[in-house]
Amino acid sequence: MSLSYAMMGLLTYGPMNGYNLKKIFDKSISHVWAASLSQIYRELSTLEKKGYVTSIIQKQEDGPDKRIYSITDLGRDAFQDWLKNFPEQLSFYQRDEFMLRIFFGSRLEKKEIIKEFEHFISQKLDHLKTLNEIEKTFNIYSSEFTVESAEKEELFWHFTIKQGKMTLEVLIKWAEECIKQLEEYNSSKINLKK
Amino acid sequence: MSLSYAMMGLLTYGPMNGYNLKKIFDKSISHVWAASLSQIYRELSTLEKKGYVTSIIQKQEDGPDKRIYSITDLGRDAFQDWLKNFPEQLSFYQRDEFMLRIFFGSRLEKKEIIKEFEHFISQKLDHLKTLNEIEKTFNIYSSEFTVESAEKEELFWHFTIKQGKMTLEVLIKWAEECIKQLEEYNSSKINLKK
DNA sequence: AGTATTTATATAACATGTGCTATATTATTC
DNA sequence: GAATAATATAGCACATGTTATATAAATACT
Repeated sequence: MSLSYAMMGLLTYGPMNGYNLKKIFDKSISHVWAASLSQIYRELSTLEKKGYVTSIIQKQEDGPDKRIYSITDLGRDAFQDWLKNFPEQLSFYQRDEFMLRIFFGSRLEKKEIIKEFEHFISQKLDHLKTLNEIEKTFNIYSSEFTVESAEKEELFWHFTIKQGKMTLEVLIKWAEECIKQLEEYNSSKINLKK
Repeated sequence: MSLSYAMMGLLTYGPMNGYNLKKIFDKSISHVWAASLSQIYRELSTLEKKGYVTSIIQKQEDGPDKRIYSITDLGRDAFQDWLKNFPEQLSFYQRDEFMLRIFFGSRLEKKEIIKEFEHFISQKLDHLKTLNEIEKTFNIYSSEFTVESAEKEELFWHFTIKQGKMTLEVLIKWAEECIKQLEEYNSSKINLKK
């Protein structure tokens, strides 16, 4: 599945232990593919069993031992294969709890619903901030890693951030329009009926 | 989980068998919460065990028997409870395979990547069409069902469609911008380096 | 007319991905 | 001395995907 390729993709930048991989995840592709720590550890041992990564234990004086994972040639090939073979039908799980609640929004009082839209907006604004922070760290990473062409690499990273930002912005705009419509609907309703 | 509430929500419009529920799903909330047929059947029996729905077998001359499900008062309450209790932290699974591939897009040839962006755009255009078709059927459903206030109900349905449309439109715009940037990047690159 | 495919309808079994939680060790910080 | 960060592993539950199976009517194909 995709998680393993996300992980192998990151391991192409260099060897890492699970804990660090999780941190890189959060600072890079978490807005595109999220992963929990336990998921990462679990998947790393699966990948090792498959021969896509190998690991060595690194003793440490300060703190517990680290298990450092490196991608193998087999893993590199598997990753590249995955990347080359774009599926015709991109799987997209349409599962959005907020939208489901909005679908049945007429069963709640207008005040309640408006509050939820506002809540939604504030969460999206928070998310926007997070994306901006992630974006700031990109240049650090691209200079840290030994990347053939850091500039090109960064271009694509920015594409994903841009997608996140544009989507969030349009969602905020949508929610604001919904609120406006709800307020208008309410008052016209009062005039027309009761 | 949310699937059960989506199903119960639809069952508040009237009794239905699993097969028909799936069809309604596809014509209403599938763009918000997708469900497969087997998932629906499975969940219906779970809901029955919990006492949220009841079922009767309806014999048929033309075709196999139907099992018609109705929501119980208990189910109605559970649904309303769920709806009222908006979670502070809206769970959002950020898992988008396309974006993941784009993140590692520098590992592919520019031609390949541009093709994929175009592929992406055409899929989003298809999806837009689907949303438009779903939207057209809304007035049919709201008149078919015995809904206290069909007009208000429809307002929220349109909100969800609007969200889908606005998101799709911005994604198309984003992809177009990416293609443009890639083409520009390529030519400037050629001028500067080789 | 006879066969094959599709639609309508329902159930069950197995696998997989993920979430959540508990556990354990060591170093640092409060 | 308690809490948190760094580091790793394991187990259970659950949601979903996939596939197989079954029956009956309708439609399409040969």
